[in-house]
Amino acid sequence: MPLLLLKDLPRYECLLEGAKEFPDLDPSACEAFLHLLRTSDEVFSLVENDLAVHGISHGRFGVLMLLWNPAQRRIDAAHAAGDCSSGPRTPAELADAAGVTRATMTGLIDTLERDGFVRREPNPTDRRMMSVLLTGKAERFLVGILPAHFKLMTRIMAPLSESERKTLVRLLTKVLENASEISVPATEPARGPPVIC
Amino acid sequence: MPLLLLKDLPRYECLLEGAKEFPDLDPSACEAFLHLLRTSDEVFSLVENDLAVHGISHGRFGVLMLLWNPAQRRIDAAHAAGDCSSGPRTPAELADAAGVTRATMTGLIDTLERDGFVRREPNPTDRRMMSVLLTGKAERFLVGILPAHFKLMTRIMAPLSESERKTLVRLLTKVLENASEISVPATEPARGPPVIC
DNA sequence: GAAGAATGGTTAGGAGGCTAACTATAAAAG
DNA sequence: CTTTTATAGTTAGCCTCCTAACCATTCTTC
Repeated sequence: MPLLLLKDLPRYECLLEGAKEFPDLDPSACEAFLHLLRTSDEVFSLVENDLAVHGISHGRFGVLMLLWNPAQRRIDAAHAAGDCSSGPRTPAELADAAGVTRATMTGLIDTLERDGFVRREPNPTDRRMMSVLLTGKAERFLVGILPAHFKLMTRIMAPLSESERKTLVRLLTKVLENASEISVPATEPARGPPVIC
Repeated sequence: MPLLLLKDLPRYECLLEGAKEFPDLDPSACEAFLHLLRTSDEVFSLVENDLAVHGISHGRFGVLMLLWNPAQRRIDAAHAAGDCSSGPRTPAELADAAGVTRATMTGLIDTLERDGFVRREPNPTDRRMMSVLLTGKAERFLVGILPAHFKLMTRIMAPLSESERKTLVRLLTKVLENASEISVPATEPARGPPVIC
C-alpha cells in the first residue's frame, strides 16, 4: 500500500468551501483527482495483498510478467516475420518497460535471482550487458497464480458494464495523455504505439 | 513514483490473445484495470515530483493537510454546535485518516518535527496519548504552495469536461465501493458517510 | 589507434511503506 | 485492590523505490 491518501474523501461542499479561500481550487477537478488516486490506491493494495499471499511483491511480479512470454512457443514462427518481439531481456530494457530506474531493477533482479525465479547470463557479444532469463520455477509459478490474478481483476471491475468500462478507459486515456504531456514538455513529435506483444 | 507498472499498456488484441490461453482473463476488465493503475501512477508521480520541488513528500504533505484546518477561525463558532470537528490530532487518528499504520505515522511525524512543521505535546489527561500540533512555519508553507498544487490538479484534469468529470467520479466510486467490499468482507452493515469537514 | 564521450550495470545511502515486538498507561475483571 | 486485558506510541528490521556516484566496456572522434 504505497500511497498515503485521505481514506475518507472530502465532501463536495468542503471543496466548494475551500474554493472560496483558494481561487485556484477547481472543485470538480479536485474531486476527480482525489477519486482517481483514492480508487487506484484501494485497487492496488487489493492486488498487492493478493500477490503477497503467494509471497511475491507487485514489483517482482511485474518483472516476471515482462520476462514471461506466453507466445514463446509461437515465437519461432513469428521470429522471421519480426512482428512480435520476444520482450525485454536486459536489465535496462526491463527498467524502461516497467518504468523504474536501473538501480531499482538491479534490486528486483537480485531478489528474484535469490529466490530462483530468474538467472543472469553475461551477453557474449557486449560484455557490459546481461541477459535476464526466466527459470522453469518462475513459469510454473506464473501459470499457477495467474488465473486467480485475472479473476481478481474481473471481480474488481465487475460493477462496471462493458460500455462503462469503455467510457472509463476513454476518460482515463485522456487524463494519461495529458499527464504525460505535462511531465515531458512535448519535445518529441509523439512516438509510435506500444509494441509489446 | 511508488508503483511498478508496464509503461506501455498492452494492446487490446494481446489481451484477447491472452484470454484464449487463460479463460479467467476478462479483456475489458483487464484493460480498465490496467488503465486505472497506469493513469493514476502517472498522475501521482506528477504531483509527487511537484511537491518534491518544495522539499516535501506526498506522505508528509498529507499529514500537514490533515492537521491544517482552514476553518480553524470558524471553529470557535461551530464548536458549540459540534458540526465540525477540528480534525485529527493524535498520531492514531492521523494514521487512521491517512490510511497508514501507526508505525508509519510515527516516522512521518518524526521527520515533520525534525523539520519544524509540527510539534508533539503530551496529553495531560491520558498520558499514553500525544497531541500533534502544526507550527506557524507549516501554515505559512501550506498557504505558499497550495495555489500551485491546486493549479496542477486543475491542469491534470483539464482535458475532461464537467460532465466527463462527473462520469469519471461516478465510475470510480462504483469501483472503489466494490473494492472496499472485497477487502473488508462485508461484516459491518455499511457505515455512515465521511464526516471530514 | 588513443582520448574522450556514451552506455550498461552495480553500489551506497536515503526515504517511506509494512509487520511484529516492545513499553507505558489506562480500563476491566476478579 | 490486584490481575488481566486493551490501547497509544515507539522501535527494529525488511522491502521497494529513489538519486548520485562508481566501474567496466563500447562507441566516437580526431
